[in-house]
Amino acid sequence: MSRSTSRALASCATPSSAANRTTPRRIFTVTAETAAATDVRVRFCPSPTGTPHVGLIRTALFNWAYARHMGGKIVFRIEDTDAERDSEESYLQLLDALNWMGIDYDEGPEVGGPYAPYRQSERHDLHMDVAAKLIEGGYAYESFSTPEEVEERHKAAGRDPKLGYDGFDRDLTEEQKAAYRAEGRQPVIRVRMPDEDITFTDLIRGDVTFPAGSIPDFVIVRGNGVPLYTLVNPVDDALMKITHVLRGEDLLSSTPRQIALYRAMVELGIADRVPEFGHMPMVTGEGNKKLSKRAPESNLFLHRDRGFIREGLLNYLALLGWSIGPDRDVFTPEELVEAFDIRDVTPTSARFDLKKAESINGDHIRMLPVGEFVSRMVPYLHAGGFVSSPDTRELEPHEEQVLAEAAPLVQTRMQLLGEAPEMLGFLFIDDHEVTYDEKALAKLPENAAEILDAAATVLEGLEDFGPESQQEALKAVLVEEMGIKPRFAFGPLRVAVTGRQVSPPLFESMEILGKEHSLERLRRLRASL
RNA sequence: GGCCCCGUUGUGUAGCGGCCUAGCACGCCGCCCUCUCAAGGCGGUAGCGCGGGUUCGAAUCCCGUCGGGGCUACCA
Repeated sequence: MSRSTSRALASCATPSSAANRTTPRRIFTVTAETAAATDVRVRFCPSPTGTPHVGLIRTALFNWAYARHMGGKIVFRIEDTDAERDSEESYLQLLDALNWMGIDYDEGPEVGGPYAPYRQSERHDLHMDVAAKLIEGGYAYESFSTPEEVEERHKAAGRDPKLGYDGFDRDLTEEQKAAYRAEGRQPVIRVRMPDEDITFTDLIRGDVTFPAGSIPDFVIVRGNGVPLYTLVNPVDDALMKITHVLRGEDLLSSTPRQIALYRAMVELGIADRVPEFGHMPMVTGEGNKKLSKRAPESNLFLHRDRGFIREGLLNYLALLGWSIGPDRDVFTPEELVEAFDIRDVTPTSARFDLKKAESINGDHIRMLPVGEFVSRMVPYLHAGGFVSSPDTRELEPHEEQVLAEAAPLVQTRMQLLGEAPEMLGFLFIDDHEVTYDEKALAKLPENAAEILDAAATVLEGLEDFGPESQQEALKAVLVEEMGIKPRFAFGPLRVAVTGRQVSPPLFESMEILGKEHSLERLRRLRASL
């Protein structure tokens, strides 16, 4: 049973405890999970600018998890209303990111749906139609003031010039408007903010109130007739019947404007109701600032390239502001869906911690069935030039064989799939191609040559080249007979065979390589000393 | 400046008035295991921003304060 479910049950069983809560979160839990469960409609609506940011994907993830948990629908909508910054490439990357993360959606540009189109640039007429109705109903008006004029008026009146728009054009007569037009001015359209406090109950933060007068009338359509995010976002949410708006905290302060617009749309019969809002905490980087788009760790694809697997990154991202329970933090995507409730998300911003992310990823790598582990690893080995194909099914038989034997040896030794080439590369190269890590060479004991000679002799005489047999024989001679400590005795062999200080277990590695190749490598390092 | 949000170890969190001399995880340190490195096991390090209340009792409720963050565009 999920935590939130048990909470809801607890609330039902003891209504007094729910009633005593000052915030309505728990009370809401009862209604949401009983009455409106199947009606949930959330959306993920990025603007296609730049490459996918981990914070953005976390937003997508929580929307997805909530929709799937509630048995609702998730809509993918593209907010491409800024021709200056939007790009098709970015759009394609968004699709790639979602697909890779396994975040699927019920309605969207590629799949269609009852409220198509799902690219805002194709919904222009819809938006303008609403804008016209808003003006007609007196909820919005044409505004001719330039920013400079507004600032001048504030200064002249002794007010702070940073106050924002002053409502000057609210009640212009037709004659005045005509006069402005005659001057060649192109009006913007502004929404008339109601003169009352706006309060809403944030699903994550509880009640939030914005005082009357603290938000100026805002622009919804540019002077050139192009509608802005401030209009299209709430309009499309209303038209697409979105019930829960779950987004980043950076949009918290635009919520009162959206609510004002929503209330107008409800009165005009355009919207059914004002949706629920939930503002997720920011993902921060160094210095507690919003994780910059410039910071490398903000780039989802960089993580993928380094060898994060979908399950691992998804798990880590979900941990940014949410937890599955008091004593656990590794879970599958399915377990996330099962347990996730937007009301359990913390309001506190969370720092992106690569170390923890990698650790979680390592846990997920270990959870993979070996075969799966191999097929996820192969593209990285291929990129490193060690195997012939990125596709497991197209591997040479011998490559397949080596991987089948070697994979279990390294599965607990990797946190990122990108470590595969350095970990396993030595198994796919010719003996003469082995290069030695400088530090590994530096650490070789004085008598490395002697050790290598002795080891070669021992191994040469082995009938059974299995790891136990190797170990037994080598130990008898190197450790017991020659009196060398194990770590010094086997170090040189490891360097000879793998070129590195750190590697999969030595004896198993030599077994995979085979006796002849192993011996050749021992002799080769010996010769170079 | 204005408005809003947030404040538990270095980091992410658990905590919903007594179960808290604050749990878990990552990190870091040490030990065990051991052919290296991991994994695994064991142990350690470090925290309720501060000040007032309320209460028999507060990390938990209230007020204030300080600190951090976000927004403040004809970007989204």
